[in-house]
This record gives sequence, C-alpha cells and structure tokens, in this order.
Amino acid sequence: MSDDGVSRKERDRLVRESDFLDSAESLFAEMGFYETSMEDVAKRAEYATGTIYRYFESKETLYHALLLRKGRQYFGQTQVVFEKSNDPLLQLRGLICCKVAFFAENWDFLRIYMTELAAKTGGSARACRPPQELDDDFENYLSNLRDVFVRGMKAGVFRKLNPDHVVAAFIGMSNECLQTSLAEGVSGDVLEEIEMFVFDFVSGGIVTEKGRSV
Amino acid sequence: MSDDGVSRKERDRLVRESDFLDSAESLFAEMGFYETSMEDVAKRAEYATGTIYRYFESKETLYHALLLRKGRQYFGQTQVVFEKSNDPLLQLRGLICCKVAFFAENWDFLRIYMTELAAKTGGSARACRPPQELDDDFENYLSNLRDVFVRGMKAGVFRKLNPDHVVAAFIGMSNECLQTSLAEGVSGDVLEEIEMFVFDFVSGGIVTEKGRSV
Amino acid sequence: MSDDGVSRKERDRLVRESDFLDSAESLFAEMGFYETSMEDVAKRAEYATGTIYRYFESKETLYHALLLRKGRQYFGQTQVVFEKSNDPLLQLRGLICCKVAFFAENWDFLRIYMTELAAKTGGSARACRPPQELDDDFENYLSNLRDVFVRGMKAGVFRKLNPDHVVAAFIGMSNECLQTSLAEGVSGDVLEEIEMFVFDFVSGGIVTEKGRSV
Amino acid sequence: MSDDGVSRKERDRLVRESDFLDSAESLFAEMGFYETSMEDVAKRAEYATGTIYRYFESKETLYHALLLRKGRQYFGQTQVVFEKSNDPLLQLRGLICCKVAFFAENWDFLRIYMTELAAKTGGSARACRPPQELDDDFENYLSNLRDVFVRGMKAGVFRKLNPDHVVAAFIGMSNECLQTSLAEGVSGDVLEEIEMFVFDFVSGGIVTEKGRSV
DNA sequence: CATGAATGAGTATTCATTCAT
DNA sequence: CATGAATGAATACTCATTCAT
Repeated sequence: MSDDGVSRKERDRLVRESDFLDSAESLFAEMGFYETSMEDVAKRAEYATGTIYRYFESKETLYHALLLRKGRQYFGQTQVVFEKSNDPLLQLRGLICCKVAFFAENWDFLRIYMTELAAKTGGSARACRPPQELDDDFENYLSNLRDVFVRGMKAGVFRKLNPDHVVAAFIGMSNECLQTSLAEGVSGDVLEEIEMFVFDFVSGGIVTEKGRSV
Repeated sequence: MSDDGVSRKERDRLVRESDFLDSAESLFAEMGFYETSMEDVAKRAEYATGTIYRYFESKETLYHALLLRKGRQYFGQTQVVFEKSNDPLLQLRGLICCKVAFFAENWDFLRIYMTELAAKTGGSARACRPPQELDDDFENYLSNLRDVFVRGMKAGVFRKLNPDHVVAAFIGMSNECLQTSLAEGVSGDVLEEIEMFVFDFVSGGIVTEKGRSV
Repeated sequence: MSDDGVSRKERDRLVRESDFLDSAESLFAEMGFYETSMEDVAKRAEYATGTIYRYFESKETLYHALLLRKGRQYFGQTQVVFEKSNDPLLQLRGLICCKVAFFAENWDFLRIYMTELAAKTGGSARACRPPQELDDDFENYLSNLRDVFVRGMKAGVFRKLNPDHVVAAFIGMSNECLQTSLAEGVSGDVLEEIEMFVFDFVSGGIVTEKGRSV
Repeated sequence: MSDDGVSRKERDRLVRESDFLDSAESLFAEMGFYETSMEDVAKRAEYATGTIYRYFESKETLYHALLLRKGRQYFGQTQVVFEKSNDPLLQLRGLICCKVAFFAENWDFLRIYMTELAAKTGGSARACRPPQELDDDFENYLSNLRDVFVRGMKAGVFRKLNPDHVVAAFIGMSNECLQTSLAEGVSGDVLEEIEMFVFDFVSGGIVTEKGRSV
C-alpha cells in the first residue's frame, strides 16, 4: 500500500485505463467513433486488442468513460464557478474563463463533445449515447446556467429575454468560437482574445448606438 | 413529353430519387449515418435494397446528394439575401429570417447539418465527407457573412470586433437556438420568437445599461 | 412466307438471336463468363436487358447456345473429313486444315472453347457446364479421331502408341499453337504456316536422325 | 525459438496459411474461382470466414498466393533442369520428367494452371489475373524452353522448325496428356507411361517410315 | 413483343468481442 | 493478467431475373 491508500496494482490499473482513454480520445476526435476500431485504439496505446476489454466492457463503454472523465472534470469546474459567487455577471465571466481554459487544454475532447452535443440536442437515437451520469451533469449545468441568467434578469443587470434561448445562444456561440479559433492552433494571446470576445459579444451584441438609432 | 419538357419517365425517376433522399434524410437525422443501413433506407422508402443503387452509386453518394439538395437550396436563399440589399442590418435580419424559416421546414436536415458542421469545423478526417460542391457554397456563405459584418463595422453600425469571431458566434448561437427550440416542436409563434430573439441577442447582447455600469 | 418456308417473323427472330450470340461470344471471350453481365451483352447487342430473356432462358442457356452454334458447326466440318476418306494420313491432314481454318475465322470462340476444355478435361464441377448435346458431339469427335489413329497404326502408317494419348497430344498441341499464333493477329501466310507446322510436328516430332542416333 | 530459427507462432501461422491455400486450391480446382465462396474455403479449412482475412487481404490475394506457391515451386524445378545440363535432348527429357512428377503430385494445381493458361494465352481481361511475379517466372520459363529448342536446332539434333511453335506445341501437348491421363487417377505405371509417351511423341511424332514414303 | 426499372438473394469484407495460451 | 488469433454477425453492393407498361 502506498501513502494514499492505493496499491501499486491499483495505480498500474489506473495508468493503463488512462492510456486507453487518451488513445481513444485522440482517435475518436480525429477519425470519429465509427471510423476508429478497437485495434486502432489498442495500437496507439501500445497494448494488445484484448487488453482493452480488461478495462472497458465494450467500445461504447470506453466512449462513455472518456466522455465522463473530461466531462465530469469540466462540469466540476463550472460547479465551482456557480458556487463561488452569486453575482450573475461575475459568474458569467467565470464560466467563460473556465470554458476557454478547459477546452484549450482539451481540444480533442472539445471536438468529441461538439459532435455529441449536435447529436444529443438533435435527439438522435444513436446506438452510442452519452452515459446517463453525464447527461445528469449536463442537465444540472444547464439548469444552473439558466439560473444565472434568470437571477441576472431579476437583478436588472441582464435584459429580460427568454432564458432558455439565452442558454442555448451562450452555449452555441461559445462552442463555435472555440472550435474555429482553436482549430488554428492555440496560443496564450488567442485564448485571452477569445475569452474577451465571448464576454463582449454576450454582453453587448454587435450593434452600436448609431446602428440602433437607425 | 409534358408541358415543362420533362417526360413522365424523367419525372418518375425524380420522384423515386426524392423518395430515397427523404428516407435517408430522416433516418440519418434520427440514427446517424453509420447506424443507418441501406436496407433501412430502402425499407422506409418502400423499395428493395438494390433499387437504391439504380439511383445512387453508394451510401456515401446518397449522403452527399441529400446534403447537396437542401444545402444548395439554403445557400441559394442566403445568396438572395446577400444580393438584395447592401445594408448590413437589413442583411442580418434577412439572414436570420431566412435561416429560421428554412430550418423550421427542414428539421431533419438541420440535425444532419449540425453534425456535419461539428465534424467539419473540428477537422475530423471522416470517411464520409461532404461533397466539394457544398463545401464551396459554405465557404462562399462564410465569406459573404463576414463581409456583412465588416461593412457594418466600417459604416459604424456594428461594433469593431474580430469579424471571424463574429461569424462563428452568429452561426453557433443561431444553430443552437434553432436546435433546442425546434426539438420541442414547431409552431408559428415559436418561429417568430426565435427570429426575434436571435436578432435581439446578436444586436444587443444581454447586459443592460445598469449591468454595464456596475 | 418467304421462299425457304421461313416467315419474316421467324427470320427476324433468328437475326435477334444471332445478335445476342455474337455479343455474348465476343464479351465472354474478352472478359470471361463471370465478368460479363447480361446488361453488358444486351448493351453490346443494342437491345434492352430484358429482351435477352425472350430468346434465352438464362445466362447459362445463352452460354450453351453460343457453344452449340459454333461447336456444332465445327464438329459438322470435322465429321465431313472423317467421312470423306478412309486414309488416316489424309484424314489427319484434313482435320488440321479444317481446324486451322475454322478457328482462324472464330478466334473469340477458340478462346471460350479452350477455357471450356480446360475446365471440362479437369473435371471441374462448374455451375456452367457445356450442354449435353455438345458433349456428345465432342465425345463422338474424340472417338472418330481415336479411330483415325488406331486405323493408321493398324495400317502401319502410324507408330504404335497409346491412341488415347495421341488424341490428347494432337488436341493439346494444335490448340495451343493456334492460340499463341492467332493471338498475334491473323494473316493468310500465318495460317498456312501453322497448318504445315502442326502436320509436320505431329508427323515427325522434332528429333532428327542425328539426334536419334545419339 | 526452435532450431531452425522460426518461432512456434510463426510456424503455426504458416500452417494456418497453408491450410487455407490447400482448401482454396482444391475448391478452385473443383468449382472454379467464381463458384467458390470465401465461406466455402473457410468451411473446408475448418475455420470461420473472417479468419481467412487475417491471412489474405482478399479473395484475389488468396488466389494469387496459391498460384505463386506451387507455381514458383514448379518453375524452380524447371530452372534446375535448365541449369543442370546444356544438352538439349537431356534438358528436354528432364523437363518432361519434372513436369509429369510435379503435376502428378499437384493435380488440383494443374487444373487451375490450365484454366489460367487458357485465359492468359487467350488474352482475357479477367478481373483476377495471375500475379506479376508468376508472369515473370512464366516468361522466363518460356524463354529458356525456346532456348533449348534453338540450341538443339543449331546442334542439328532437332529439326529446324519455328521455335515459338515448338514451344507452344510442347506445352499444349504435355498439358493435355497430363490432364486426360491424371483425370483417371494416378499410379506409378501411368506416370512412367506418360513420361515416355510425351518424350516419344515430341521426339518422333507419329508417322512411320512407311507412312512417310506414301 | 420490347423495354428497363425493380427485385432480392448472394457474397466479399469488416470488426467488436471472446478466450485459449 | 496480457495477448492476439479466431470468431461470426452485420452490411454495402452486385446482378441474374422478372414483369408492368
């Protein structure tokens, strides 16, 4: 037993699991779920094909696990933002910051997440659905996000708009901005720019006083 | 020969082709490209499996054809908007109106288009890519859209923001809003509401004077 | 009714049948039976696919018919040779002459016949066997040919060798010579040369007096 | 590692490969390439269908492999004959001996080889062509064989005939003799008889002194 | 009787999953 | 517990044949 109560065996196991998740993540992002074979995943992880099945019941399970791993991490971070403050504007800023930072670090995951979101929102009855656990987290995230906007509206700092639409708009625009920006490679400057842009756009849209008066 | 110079045979052929495209569109939207078999498509269209191949060379060709059919129609409509006026604000309104109307009528296509967009923007090297023809149309659309924003900025009716980001933001938010709204069923009221919301959000964001002053 | 007691209809029918047999013959020779589709045959004959089935029950039937057409013609000619004389040497000469002349005119058929012979002699249980009728003709031809050799041996003009082997040798060598020679294009001179060569080779082999004495 | 530097795994693999080649060889000989399904091959080898594809990329590859296996073996043996002596008569004897012995042991292969030869000489543009490697070996064989005859003619032990025709005649007659003889079952006596017959026939043809004087 | 669109059985091939070593 | 060969169900696609027009 090591200090933190985890045996070497257990640690080894976790390392292996992580190897597979990493391989799968990059391959699924590159080639898509269906164009990636279990053999591909095993090969990239430098294990034998059969070994994956010691760690994951099926290809779908592997997919779920990788969605969960990063997904929970992300939703965990957003949860912190939701809980740290009650100020809608601060929360909004925090969420954007958190999102940009997370996806900049997890570009492969973003691509998978976007595809998943497209399928999910569209209501596709695909064989390979995201795991319930993550769905719950996502629902919770949506509800918290909605709450931020609703409170902001009540407090008069946000305009009174349909909060469900605002949620969708916020998610859609931030995702798309991240995708197109990050596709061209990541640098610190770009990140800051995206972060600022997203907040700016959400806050004030694009029309000027002059434009409004027309 | 009938009045419009198309023989009955030719018309029959087009009807059949359309049957297959319709079946494929709904199935690909529901189940995804890979989870839909050619037999499924044939069955839904009420033909034998082999018959599809008299109309489409391969599953991929069928997919491309259905993307092209609606895609070109949509980009054709946006092109009209781009050409009808030079006023960025009017163009923006027109584009939103056009998008909402089109996708309300083509909910299945929207779902496929969203998945395609997720894959495309994400740079996935999927076996089944959209046809070059549509890619070109899409690039052209992006460039025209960007131009609307750039002209608006020059004219002082739009705020000076990174136009590429604005393009991404506009596309992402409008798509996501449409998806979530339309998923719940379509009614005339909803359409008008989405249209107004999208324009409103793009125009002015969500933060109020009061929020800004904080 | 025309002079020879065949109605125009009947004549038309025979023309059509012949068109199909010609197309099939050239295609089967070029591409092989399995690589040729009924649509190919119809297209080359400039008819619709279904029309073939008014004339031939199946692809196999078509194949049989084309084997029969030329096959019977050929065996008919050899029969004449068998009957015209009783002199083994004259008959042999006549058979060679007849064979060279026939296959020079029917190069496509030769190729099909060779393949068929390879399969038949090899005892392949192929789905597409030659028709019984032709098999009988072939057996009859073999038996007559054997008889020529046997009589020649009895008469002392042929050496006493196993007559079955002689038959096989004669057929094999003449076929192969024709194939390789005709593959390079046909001319009158070539024909005469092959004819002479085959007779010469069958008659006297290749070893000289000197070679024999070694 | 075993003594001969081949691991057990490697040996197992070769055994399996050989199993498939054997099954395919007998089936292709019996039924023909097109009438044999991969499932048939797998079944005869007592493996599952998919297993073949771990050893051969495609049906065509399998076919090529089986042609190569025996083909190279055969051409290897003829090469030895070509190199062992310079005496045309001895070489001729050696080639016949070698051919009879080889095809007696490889009756299935002979049937496939004959079909292949029929197609090849006939110039059929079949989808499933023999591998280039074997074609080269065959060309080399032809050229060496021709050389034997040319040298024999120069040395005065062979009659002066068109050497290309002699090559064709020799190949055709020996193949056909082997096919018809071996089709009836093989015994030591038969082999010796065929061998002698072929040499006898090639050497001296069939016409006697008496026949010649007529 | 010609047509050619529709049919659907048949086949090569793939790949997630299992299991003996 | 790792391995990777074997499995066999699943699927895109072909083509001989049929039949309504």
